[in-house]
Amino acid sequence: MRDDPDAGEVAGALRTSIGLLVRRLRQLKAEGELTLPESAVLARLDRGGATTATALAKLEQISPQSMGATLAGLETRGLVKRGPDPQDGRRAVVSATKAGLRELRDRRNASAAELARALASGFSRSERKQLLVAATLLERLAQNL
Amino acid sequence: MRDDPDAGEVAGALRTSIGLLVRRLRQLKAEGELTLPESAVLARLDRGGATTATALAKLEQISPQSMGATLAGLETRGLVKRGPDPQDGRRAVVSATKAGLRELRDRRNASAAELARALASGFSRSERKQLLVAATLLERLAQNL
DNA sequence: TATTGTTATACTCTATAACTATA
DNA sequence: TATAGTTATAGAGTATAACAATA
Repeated sequence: MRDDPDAGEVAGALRTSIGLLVRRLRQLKAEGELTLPESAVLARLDRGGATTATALAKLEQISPQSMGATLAGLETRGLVKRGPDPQDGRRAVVSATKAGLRELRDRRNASAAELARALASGFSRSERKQLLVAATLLERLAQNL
Repeated sequence: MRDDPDAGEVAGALRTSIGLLVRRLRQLKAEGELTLPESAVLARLDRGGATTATALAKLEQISPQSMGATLAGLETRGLVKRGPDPQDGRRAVVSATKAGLRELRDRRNASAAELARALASGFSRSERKQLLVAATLLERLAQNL
């Protein structure tokens, strides 16, 4: 594959900006709130589709063990529940509880709210549209890596 | 795509896509390569401007102690060097070594190269341009948080 | 007193390896 | 044998607290 100077420039810019953003988001998380992977899982469960730890791990591109740890934390706080799969005794069917969905949508979730606030107040409508498109592109990029 | 994406929708989409991308980038890192924060620091030093741990920490939005740990790792491998500041005995002036700059630019750095490859092969020119614009917006977003 | 940096400690998120239970 | 999940352990990348040296 020939070097594409454009691609290198974009790669560098994305690495820098994404690194900064992730760190800020982590810092904004307050006591008792959902972490990034936790809200990602709840959002997946809300959308439906995946219902086992392994399936969720594949979607989030992490190991099943890591997903297990995340799910265990959510279960302890009553935000998801796990039950047996009648068809396959090895599987545990994961679902979001009402409390979990409430937590996910709760606008008091500081980091999500802060992010939304910053987007609403510091960016124009067309910039928000650009960012929404970019999010789609970034997701595709992650999958193509 | 809607005309007026509300801030909450954009916030959610960005959180999901950015989380995925960061995880993939970390997974791609091979033995002995630069980590994300390490290449960020070297890139800052290359661009010039900041030369102390505290200044770099502010730019990267992490604590001075965390930056100290990153710099110590880089120094051990000879990629940066720290010397005394003649004007202020408390400060240590940090600079990238030739080996550090070489490492930064080295196309064999697997994760950076993979990212560039994926961008070059899976995205159109105009999509790459969109992503470059988005990177600027994301950096602004991180600073406004 | 305030600032720069270091050391010590701990948390989150992730990984791999070894194991059990089920298919 | 292969798959779903658990437990144990480790590493990266952060954080805060307590400290020393210098301004």
